[in-house]
Amino acid sequence: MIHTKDKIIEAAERLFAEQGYASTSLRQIIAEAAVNLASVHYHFGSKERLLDDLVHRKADPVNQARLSLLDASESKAAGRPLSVEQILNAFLLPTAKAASADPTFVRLMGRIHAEGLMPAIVQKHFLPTAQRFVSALRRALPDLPEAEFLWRVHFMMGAMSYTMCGTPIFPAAIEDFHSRMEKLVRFLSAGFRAPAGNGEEKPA
Amino acid sequence: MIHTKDKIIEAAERLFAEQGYASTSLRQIIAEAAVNLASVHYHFGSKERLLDDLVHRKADPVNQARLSLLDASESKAAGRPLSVEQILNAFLLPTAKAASADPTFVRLMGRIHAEGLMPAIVQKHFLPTAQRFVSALRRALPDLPEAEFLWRVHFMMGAMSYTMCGTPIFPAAIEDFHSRMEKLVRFLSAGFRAPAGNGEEKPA
DNA sequence: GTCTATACTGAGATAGAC
DNA sequence: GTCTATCTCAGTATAGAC
Repeated sequence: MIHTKDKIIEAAERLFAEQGYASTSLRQIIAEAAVNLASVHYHFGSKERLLDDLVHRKADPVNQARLSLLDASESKAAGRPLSVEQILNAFLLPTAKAASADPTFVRLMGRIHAEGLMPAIVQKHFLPTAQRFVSALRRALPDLPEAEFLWRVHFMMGAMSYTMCGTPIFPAAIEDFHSRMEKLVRFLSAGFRAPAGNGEEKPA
Repeated sequence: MIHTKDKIIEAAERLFAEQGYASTSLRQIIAEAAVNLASVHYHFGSKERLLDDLVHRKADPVNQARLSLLDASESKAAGRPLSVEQILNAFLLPTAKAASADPTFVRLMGRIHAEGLMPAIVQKHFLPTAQRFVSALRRALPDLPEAEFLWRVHFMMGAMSYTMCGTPIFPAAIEDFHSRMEKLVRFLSAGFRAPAGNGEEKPA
């Protein structure tokens, strides 16, 4: 038998990914893990910190892989701006890789974004990485007016988080995660390269 | 002084839109509305049915406007398929209109989608309308392989719901909702028209 | 028909014994 | 480190006043 802490983490990850954070009670988790209720608070402090710990363990390595890929692409480009596709691939390929190794994990990540209001966790674990990618995208799209660019980043984040959740309302083909990410890259890079509107700022 | 039911609805709409459904307690709502706790269950039956009633009152007229615009475009086209832009505009212009008349409403709609698991409400109030628009999009994009098409619809729904929530993580220009919707249409229609991948089915 | 008072169950959190 | 007991607050249900 393994440590109490690990049993809690294991049960929590599965239940959070399946049912969402809010809908999962600590009492459900401790029943699955066969541990005592108070042990959750002893090891993690609170339900929210349990989620934070989970995200820390699972998302940080993926974010590291994302940044490594981006670094590699950038040093290969030797100062020239990357293509939108290269940047999006650097972000999404580690996601696909993690998803095939551990399918529950990506659903959990999607839920964390989609379920909305845990801004603290999102900021803490995703913002630093996200900012590097946004900067790279900005360099790849120098002619896009700023407001247009920022909203497109926003649209992208919506599409990504929704997609990672994994359960489409319309029954789409259940296929390997990798080709889903490829579809997403095609869709998003075309969106980013769309001509800007002429309303507010004009492209250079 | 107005009816208890209206006071509850008013308070609930604002609080749900601001804090989300799960994070808003009935006791908060009744405090704001200055009514008794049990009156919520007398008039609505449960917290979930209160939300359902709210969505019914607010979203159904918008969905009607969406379908009217789509109908108008389709009869003007006289059998020819609509453009992706026309279809997306028919969906998003009523959203923008509703948003300028009642800013809290659209945030609530965004939350309902984003906050994830209230599939019953989403199905009941959005699926019928959504299906008409998906069919129209399918006719506008006859050459897109089915899997590619369905996932692009999925990406679109993610971008839309995320956008309606209204609070971007990256500080984007706060501007009128209408030009935000125009940006979204440009982004999404370019995404829909991106070349498909060559992996699975070939375009006609 | 409406509204109030109150009680019930289950959630997260905490204190203290072991 | 772990467990029991308990606290507060959530959503819900009902009995009864007007």
